[in-house]
Amino acid sequence: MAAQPAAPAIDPGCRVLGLRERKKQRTRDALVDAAHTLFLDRGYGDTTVDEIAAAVDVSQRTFFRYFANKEEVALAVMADAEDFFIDCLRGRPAAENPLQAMRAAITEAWRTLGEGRGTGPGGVTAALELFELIETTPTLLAAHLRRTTEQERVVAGVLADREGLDPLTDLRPRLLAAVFGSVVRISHLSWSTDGAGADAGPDGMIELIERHLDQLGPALAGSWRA
Amino acid sequence: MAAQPAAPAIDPGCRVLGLRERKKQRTRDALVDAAHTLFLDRGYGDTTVDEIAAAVDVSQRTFFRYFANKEEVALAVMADAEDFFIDCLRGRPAAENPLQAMRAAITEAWRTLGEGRGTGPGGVTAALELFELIETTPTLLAAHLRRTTEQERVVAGVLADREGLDPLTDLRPRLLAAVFGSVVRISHLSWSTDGAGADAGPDGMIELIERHLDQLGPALAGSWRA
DNA sequence: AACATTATGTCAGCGACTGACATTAGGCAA
DNA sequence: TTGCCTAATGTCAGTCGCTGACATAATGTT
Repeated sequence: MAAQPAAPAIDPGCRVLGLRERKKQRTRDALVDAAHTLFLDRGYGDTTVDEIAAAVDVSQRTFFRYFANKEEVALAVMADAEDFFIDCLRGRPAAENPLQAMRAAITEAWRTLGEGRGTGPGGVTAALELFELIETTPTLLAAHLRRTTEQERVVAGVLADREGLDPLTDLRPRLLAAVFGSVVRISHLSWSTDGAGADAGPDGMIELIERHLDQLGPALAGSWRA
Repeated sequence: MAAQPAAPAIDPGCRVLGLRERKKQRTRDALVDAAHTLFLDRGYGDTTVDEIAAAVDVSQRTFFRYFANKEEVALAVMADAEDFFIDCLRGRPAAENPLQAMRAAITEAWRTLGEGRGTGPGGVTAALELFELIETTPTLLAAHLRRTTEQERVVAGVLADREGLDPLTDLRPRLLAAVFGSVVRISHLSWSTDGAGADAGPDGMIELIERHLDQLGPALAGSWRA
């Protein structure tokens, strides 16, 4: 408890990952990749878990040891991206106010994720296809919204931490998290359905989010007749 | 095609509903009721569709002719309430600005729904139990969020209509609808989890929503340090 | 009373998911 | 290397949500 269990002179942890872990990571990635391809090809509902598993040469049972359900494999990359956003948010300097920090964090996240992998899995073009798939697949949309909502709770916690507030007493953290979540979702929608005059890169996404954030005030203002 | 098919002198439509329709309505209500009871008793996941159908003495196949899936029967009353809210919103005078209209509509909806049926199905106590069930059941929460999101699109359309805007060009209708949806959802959460200092009646719910709406400005404000 | 319509029941089947148990393979020590 | 422990995988059987196809019964109409 006091000290770490005696470690060999050459820390085995320095070998980034054991063969076992690396193999697991590989099959997991392969599953996500195969699923992604199949879903985009013949649609989510018309793709069976057996087919995904077969594509990676793995039993169905193994698939369900990696993913709790069929939706999870489809939303895996989204989930990772959201986790990354939260990391970015945690890293923002305390000097920024809440809204500034959120804005900066999401810009940072999109910029980073967009770097180097414009195409290919996890890339921006793949993201666009994924958004459309989610939006047009009721089951996926439902699961995605749930995930998003869970993340908002985490975000609210981070915000409350930054400001030294009790998230149960003060309503602002949860509210800002939820409102920001809505803005991001609507932006994703605009990005995938109508081009909305934005270019297809991460910069286009960032611009869209900024545009929507800028409209928050006007939308909540008393009258819309300018 | 040009005129309605010749109708008897005494309009048959005046008989509110034929025997057939009444019967259908009764079994539908019975299914919702039985499902509600079973879900609250042994939980959503541990209740099978067969059990619900059996409780109403109907085949499983018939159940699925009334509801597309297991979630739908659980969320039926919520769906009706949301539809009613939209009706209220449509009925608000054009003089009110968008936010005012939304505020007034939801107050009106809760007041009306709360009248007369404090207990019993569709009543306020039942609503509280339902909120908790939804919030603690991942599958239900996902389905509920999806429903809610669909409704937001409708609400945005109504708002755009009121103001004579194109909902594709102007971002404000969708934004306000989404933000309002978030406020309502968070209020529901507060209402069911922590009492949040509100009483259990519809008035308590209304008060909670008002409190959250009042905090929207502060939450979006630059600094939270007052 | 005969007919058209529509709700319901029955049956067979697919696909998502789970628990239990056997088997294999990676990590580690003697 | 050998052998053991543990963790990953495969196999199997079974439950449950859900659907299409067809038969039957109830209802409404002429």
